Amino acid sequence: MDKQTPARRRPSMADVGRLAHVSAQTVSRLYTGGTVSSDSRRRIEAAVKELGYRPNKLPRSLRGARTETIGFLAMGPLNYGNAGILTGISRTARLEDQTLITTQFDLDVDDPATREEIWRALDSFMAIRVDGIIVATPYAGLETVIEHIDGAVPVVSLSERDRREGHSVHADSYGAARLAVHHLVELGHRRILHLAGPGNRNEASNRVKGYYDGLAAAGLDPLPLLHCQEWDADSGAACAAVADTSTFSAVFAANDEIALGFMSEMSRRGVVAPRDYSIVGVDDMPEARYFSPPLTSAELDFEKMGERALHLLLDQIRGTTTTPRGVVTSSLSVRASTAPHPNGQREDRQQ
Amino acid sequence: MDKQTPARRRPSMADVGRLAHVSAQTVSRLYTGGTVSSDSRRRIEAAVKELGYRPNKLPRSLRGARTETIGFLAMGPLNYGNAGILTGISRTARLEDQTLITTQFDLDVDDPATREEIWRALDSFMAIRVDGIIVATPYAGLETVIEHIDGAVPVVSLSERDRREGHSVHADSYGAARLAVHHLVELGHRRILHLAGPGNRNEASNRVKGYYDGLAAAGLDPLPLLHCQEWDADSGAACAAVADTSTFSAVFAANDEIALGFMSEMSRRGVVAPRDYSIVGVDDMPEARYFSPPLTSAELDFEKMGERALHLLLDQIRGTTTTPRGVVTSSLSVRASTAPHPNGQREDRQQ
DNA sequence: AAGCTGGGATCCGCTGATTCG
DNA sequence: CCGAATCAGCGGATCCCAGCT
Repeated sequence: MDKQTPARRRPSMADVGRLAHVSAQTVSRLYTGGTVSSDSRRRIEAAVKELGYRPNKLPRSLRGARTETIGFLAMGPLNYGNAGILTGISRTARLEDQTLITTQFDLDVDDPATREEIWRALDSFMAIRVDGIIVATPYAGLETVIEHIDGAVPVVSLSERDRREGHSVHADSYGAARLAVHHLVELGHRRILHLAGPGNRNEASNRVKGYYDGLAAAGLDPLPLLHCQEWDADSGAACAAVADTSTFSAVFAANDEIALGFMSEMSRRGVVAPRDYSIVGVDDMPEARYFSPPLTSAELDFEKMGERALHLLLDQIRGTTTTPRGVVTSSLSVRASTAPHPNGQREDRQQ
Repeated sequence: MDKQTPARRRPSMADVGRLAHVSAQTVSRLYTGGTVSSDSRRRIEAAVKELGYRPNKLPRSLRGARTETIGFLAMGPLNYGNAGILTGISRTARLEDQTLITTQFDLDVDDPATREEIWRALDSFMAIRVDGIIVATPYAGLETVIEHIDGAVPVVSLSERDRREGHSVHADSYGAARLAVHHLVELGHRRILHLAGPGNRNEASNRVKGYYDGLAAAGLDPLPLLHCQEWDADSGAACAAVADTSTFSAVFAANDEIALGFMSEMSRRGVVAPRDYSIVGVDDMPEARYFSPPLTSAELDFEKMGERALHLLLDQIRGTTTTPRGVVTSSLSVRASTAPHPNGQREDRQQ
């Protein structure tokens, strides 16, 4: 008895040709759009069906300049933002007939070993000859890492780190922060607290900058920042545990998750929005309207970011310029978590 | 002036060999672990660095039986569950040195065109000769679609659809439902409402079954199901809008998102947990503890599911049997959304 | 003679250019 | 001039043999 031939060789074009009494090249012509007599065509199609033949893209990739494959590297948890980006990239890749290679990992950004992991991932991308790479990571040494492969293959970055124009897509964190703060100021709030995102990322520091500038524009002073370890609800709750409720009447949270944790822990302490304070988040995730209270939030369109990123990458690969560049802008959804300040203008004179 | 050589040919082993005054085969030996004199080795490494040479996996894949590449097809939104699965697969793929090809789309499961899209995606997987495929989709015709490629390449399914043993990984939806219902019964609840997940998916119907069996085991009658369109908070809120509060004292929601939407809409109606009713969810997503009130939930470990799925697939590919099969079990996290029934045993005689 | 190392030939599956009827 | 066939080459891996010590 033979061994169980678990993987018998897959049929090739030559096999199809043999069965159809034509050469392999005639079969190839059928797929690449050359001229093939209807007679051969019929025989070939029958042979394909009989053998269960499936075209193999590998040789084409080996031969040609392009592989029609792009790599996506994401760091950090696959949370709402990253998931949205991936969805946008994935949809666009499908529409553009690109194969998408994904690597996602959740390592400590500050661990030196992380650099090696990123390296390995990028090497793996190069080893299968991706046409381009999209990276979404707040890893601090990202630029040096990217520079090593840049030039060899186009790279588009999705972090808000400064890169030269045309190679980066990001949300308008700064604008979102300005929107959020402006909204609170309009409601009469004067003492606005900011729950800042993880410190070593531009996404966080741009929101901090928006917070500062927004307050300055209204002639207000900032309060000391409360820093979050992560973008998650746990971090928001940790902030709430240490927040001094006598110092603020409104809160600008770096994202919705943080706002969720904050509100939860505060109400455990008996302090509830919007009665005792107002709060705004960023992201406007679908769940935000179901928080308690429903959360006012500055929307960020992550799927569009992913879509833009891939289009931008394809532009570089193809040498075209069709993608609108720059930043994905934000808008504000006002809900019940924000209310006018009860004491109106007088508050700033209280202290 | 020449054209702008946007993609000048990447260096090959032959180029490296030429520069290092050795043959390409000697370079190959360096990478595949053959014996190479330390002198040649040094020259080769210098040449590699100078040319920026990177190994190309494509020829190896072309020639060999394996490509060390696996495809992952996910349907539906990249929500908590799917994201967890992808994270698990991604991490495991990295550890096992597998390249991961991802396709994710969010199409109408009942649209006939969806079938074509799935086909295209699978064809694309086959075209680059993946060694195996993992599918996570509630698409009803999945089996017929899979069967077409099954045999050509191993497939592991992550839906709770019935497949022959060893080709499927899933969470214990039924067990989770039993846990949830049992908990409510223990608290003295007799009239327990179920917010069922989308109807055409086994993940949902297994929870319905667990609901029925759990009630039967306690000698209780089920209430009419409230059906959700999706696994999201919007659907939960829609249920809350039509729920008759006089008919139940407790709610078992098919997942946490649905529970969130339900609780939000109910409190808008002035009915709040746990004062007016108790509620349990499924998934135990990290946010659940920050819901208002914190949500009691039956945990599902999606990352482990992804990990198991890939190991199972690799077992099939390699012909080994090292992965523990079967189901990923559940456990219950009890929080403030559930409380003893105020009237104790007497409730079932009220009507 | 045994143990190294290096090089040539052939192949993987497909495609573009060239040749042949 | 059109349809079909031949050939070479993409970039490595592998087998085999030729030098060299």
